[in-house]
Amino acid sequence: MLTSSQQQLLRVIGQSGPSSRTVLAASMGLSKAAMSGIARDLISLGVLHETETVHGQGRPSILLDLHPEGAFFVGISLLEDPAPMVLSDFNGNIVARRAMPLSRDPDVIADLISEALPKLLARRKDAAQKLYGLGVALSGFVDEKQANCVQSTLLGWQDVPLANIIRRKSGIDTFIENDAKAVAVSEKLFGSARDIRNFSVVSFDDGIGCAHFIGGQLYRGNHGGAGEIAHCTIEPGGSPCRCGKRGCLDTVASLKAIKEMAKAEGLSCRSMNDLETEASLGNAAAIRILHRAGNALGLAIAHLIQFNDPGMILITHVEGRFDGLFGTVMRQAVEANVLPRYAGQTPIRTRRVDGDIWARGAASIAAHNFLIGPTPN
Amino acid sequence: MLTSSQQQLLRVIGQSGPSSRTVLAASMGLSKAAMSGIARDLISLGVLHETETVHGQGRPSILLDLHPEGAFFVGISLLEDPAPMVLSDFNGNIVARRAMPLSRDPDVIADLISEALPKLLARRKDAAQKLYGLGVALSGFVDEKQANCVQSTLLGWQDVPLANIIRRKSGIDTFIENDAKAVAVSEKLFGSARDIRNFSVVSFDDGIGCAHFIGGQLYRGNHGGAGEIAHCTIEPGGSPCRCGKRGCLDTVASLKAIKEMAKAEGLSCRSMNDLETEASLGNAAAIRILHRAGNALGLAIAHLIQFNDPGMILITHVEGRFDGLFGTVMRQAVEANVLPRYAGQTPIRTRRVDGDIWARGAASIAAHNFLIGPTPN
DNA sequence: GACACTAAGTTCAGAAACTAAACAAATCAA
DNA sequence: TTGATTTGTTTAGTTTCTGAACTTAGTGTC
Repeated sequence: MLTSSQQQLLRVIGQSGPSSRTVLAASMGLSKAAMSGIARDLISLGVLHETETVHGQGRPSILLDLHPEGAFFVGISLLEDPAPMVLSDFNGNIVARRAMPLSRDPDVIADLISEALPKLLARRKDAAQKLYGLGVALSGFVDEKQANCVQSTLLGWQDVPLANIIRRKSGIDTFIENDAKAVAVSEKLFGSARDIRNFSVVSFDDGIGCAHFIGGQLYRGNHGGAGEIAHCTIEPGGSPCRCGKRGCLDTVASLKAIKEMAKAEGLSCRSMNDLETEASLGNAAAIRILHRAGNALGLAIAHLIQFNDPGMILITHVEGRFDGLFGTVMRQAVEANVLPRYAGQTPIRTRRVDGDIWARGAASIAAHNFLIGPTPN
Repeated sequence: MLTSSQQQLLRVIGQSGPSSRTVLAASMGLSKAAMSGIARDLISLGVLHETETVHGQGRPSILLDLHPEGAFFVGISLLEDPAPMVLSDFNGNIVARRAMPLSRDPDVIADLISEALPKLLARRKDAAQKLYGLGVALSGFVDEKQANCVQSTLLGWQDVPLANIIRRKSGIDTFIENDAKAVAVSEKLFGSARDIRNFSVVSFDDGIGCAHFIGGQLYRGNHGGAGEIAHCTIEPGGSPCRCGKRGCLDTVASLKAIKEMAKAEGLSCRSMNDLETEASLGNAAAIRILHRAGNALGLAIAHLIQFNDPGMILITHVEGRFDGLFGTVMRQAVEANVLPRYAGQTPIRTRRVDGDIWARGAASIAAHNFLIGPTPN
């Protein structure tokens, strides 16, 4: 295990990117002497390496960065069948990829992982020695130790100690996490939120997920439920939701809800793309659906801004569309429902991501535990 | 200034109450030897003292606690005229009280404080020597250094470096904070939220304020705006608000709004008490108003729970009432609008507080900076 | 090209903070 | 009275960090 200073250094580099020893020393509140020693140790461990030399006045500075091949992590997504499985390096790059069948039995999952691991690692023999962790992303609630699945409707689980089961069978340090929270961690470590201390990620998909980073750390909430915006009441007295109440954001603005509303209106749209096209051609039903959905998502995001004042909101989506009517209405609804003083002050970025997003997020959970240690909420 | 270990010790005692050296050592992850030394230093500084001896098996343990007279803080509220001014000991008890005229000129405020200080301290000569900080609570936005007032509608300010002005004229370490955030800090340090890491305080008054503690720390938000639930849209398309948009929580559920709605309905109610009495006698207008307001506040709190999953919500009020129709409807609305799985999982406490609440909160801001240091958001 | 100037990074002695282990102290239980 | 038990202190040694001097590798100027 690394010392706390070493972890802190990795975290700072992870957040601010490649930096010189002098800069790092200053930003960690340490002397140059202490920095020198800590960097030396991490370089000889193969975790850090010297990259560019930057010329200014005086002796040039040498930037230190995480060594891409200094540590490897495995990430598995239990959101799809077959379940994607990736091998990620220290920069979040995917260096190998496989899939394994999905099961609902935790022991079977652990066995399948143990079988698949050697094949995943086969091409990268160095990775096997530097494999420092395994992460699993799933739909459901996870406890604060990132070890037990408290509840998962999708998998039909209740209090399943999945991490320990996998750890025992595979021999690798394992952590599990909720899907949206895993994506947020991945954006914090490797994505566009690296240098932002407070932000929220909204994952727009068949369901709507959300997770918060606060003070540079993932905030899980007291029952692991922080960020569950899908079931906030956005249309009081609206349509019934599978959760048991009415008017949840999920019933109006999720991709699944949008598709179902389109079907109910007799539209033959297979994708959001089709629906946007219909709307742009003037189809009233399509326009109505997209308007209602965009408005609902915008209102929820406005609440998020009013309640938490994040530095950024990042919306990730695989097959959504934010450049049409839906996105426009959503942005307008946000601006119309935050304090006028704050309108336009919170950047809202949308990002199209590939299907690896969940497995990549899972891997970043393992990397996060290696880099920073467990989250203390 | 105290070392980080000393600060950590004070913080732990502040959170868990009086404890023995051995227990403290364990909970801070230090050896008994280190603990012994740190405690010795703080006792000789007069900040800690030995209280009870607890007998079990083996040598009895001696509990350490903050010395009530080990440090004193001044708190001033700029929310009322005259402005209340209190002297608080290390346990949050108010040991002296004065008032000073309110001004909108920062320099005048600093002069008034400097003049009033000796009189406040006159009766407690020991306090003058152990006065470690001064806090100011105001309505408006404050920067993350708790030094500058970014904006205050009530005071008509824009970027006023109030803390430094007061510090220069009075010679005392000064910090300013938003009113609701100051109350939250006071509840965390001295009130009913001492041992809760994640909670939100809602202050119900003429306006509605709110502040979050996350991970044991005050979360200020990226622009200092975290917790501004008063202006979240709770009735889309509802009544215009002074902020410029429509349907804000503030227009429906604040004490001021409730009184105004009562007046508009021709009711001669002077207080919430009167209105609740009217409602209990069957007055339809009173019932309608309280229902609407309770429902709105409940929905906002439900959103808060869905978004942030806090461990407690504490509603403070000076002249509100939560034991009648308003409170009942509010609680019902909360339960009806959170995920059924979470219903009843988040304790909602209401607490009637005295008029000292803001000045006490201001003093606790100073105590917080002494105990824990600046908040790093 | 020689020289001063600048800033990065290293070295080393010493300070500060912590640990481990032995020990002294204070009580209970038999 | 004796042993068990647990708290808190002492002491010696380790780890981690700082301060100051120093080396290194450049740039700018004459």
